[in-house]
Amino acid sequence: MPELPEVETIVRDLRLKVLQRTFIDIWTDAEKLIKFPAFPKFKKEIIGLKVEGVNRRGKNIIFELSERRILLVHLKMTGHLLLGKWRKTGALWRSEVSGPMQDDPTNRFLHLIFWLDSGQMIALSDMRKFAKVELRKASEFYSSKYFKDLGPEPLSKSFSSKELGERIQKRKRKIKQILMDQSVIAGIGNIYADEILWQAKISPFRPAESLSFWEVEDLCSAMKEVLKKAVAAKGSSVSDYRTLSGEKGKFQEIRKVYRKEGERCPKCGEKIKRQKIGGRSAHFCPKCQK
DNA sequence: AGTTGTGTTGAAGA
DNA sequence: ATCTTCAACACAAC
Repeated sequence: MPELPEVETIVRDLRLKVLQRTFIDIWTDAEKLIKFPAFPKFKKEIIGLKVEGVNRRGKNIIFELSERRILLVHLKMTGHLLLGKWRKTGALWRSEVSGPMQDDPTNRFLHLIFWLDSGQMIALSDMRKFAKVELRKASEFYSSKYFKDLGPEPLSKSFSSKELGERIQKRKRKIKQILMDQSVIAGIGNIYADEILWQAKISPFRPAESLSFWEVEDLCSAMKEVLKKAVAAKGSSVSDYRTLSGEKGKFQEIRKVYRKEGERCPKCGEKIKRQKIGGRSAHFCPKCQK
C-alpha cells in the first residue's frame, strides 16, 4: 500500500530520471483511471508537456509540467509506477529487460503508459485499477479543496508535537483512525499507523483526546522515526508496492506488528493481536500498548 | 467453488 | 457535526 514512505521513494527516483523529459505519447486500456479531463482530451493535452518538477504531498505524486499544468497521480491501494521499456506482445506488455519487471507478477498489471522523449516509458501497474490520474492547471489544483484539506507533512521540520497536539485534541475518534485521516496528518495509512502506535506504546483504541501531553510527544517522535526509517528502507512491500525499477522495498523486513498476528512482541514477548477498528485491521501488542 | 479479506478515498446514509 | 457503510475493483487464500 503506497503511503508516505513509498510515495516519497517513487518521487525521489522520478526526480533522478525524468526531469526535463517531455511526454510524447500515452496508452491505456482503462480509461476510467483518468479522472480529469476525459481520456481523449487528457491525451491531447499532455503530449508535448515537459516535466519540470516532481513532488509529493501526502500520498499524492505531483508532476509539475510546462504550461503551468500539473499531473496528479494517486496510487490508492495496489498502484505503482514503473520506469522502463516494454513491447506489446499479444494482449500484454513485456519488459525489454529481464529481472523483476519481467518476473514479478505484480509488475504485469500495466494499464496506463507514458512515452518520454528519452525513449523511456513510465507505466502505471495497478491490479485493482483504483488509482487516480488527473491533468489540471496548477493554479486550480493548488487552490482546490482537495489540496487545501490535506493536513501537515509529518516529516517537515516545522511539524512539532505542539501542532500534533492541537490537531488531535478534542477529537473523540480512536487515535488509529485519526492518524489515518489525511486532513489531520497527510500520508499515514494502515501499515504506518500500526507501527507508529506500537513504537509509541499507545493503544490504537484510545480516543485521540485522551492522550496526555507526554504521550503526544512520544507519538510525534515515533511518527518521525518510523517514517524516516521506512523512507530509508525504500518503503514496505507487504503486498503490491514496488519501486520505480520494479523491486521490493525493505521495511516489511523490519516492521514490528503490521500483519504479525500471533507473533511475539519484540518489546515484551506478548502475542500480537489483530482487531478491526472502523473496518480496518489494527495490529498491536495488548500488553505494552496502553 | 463460493466466500472472505485486503486498504484508500469519497460519497451517501444515519 | 460525526460516524458508519459502501462502492470502485481484482486477486489470493481459505
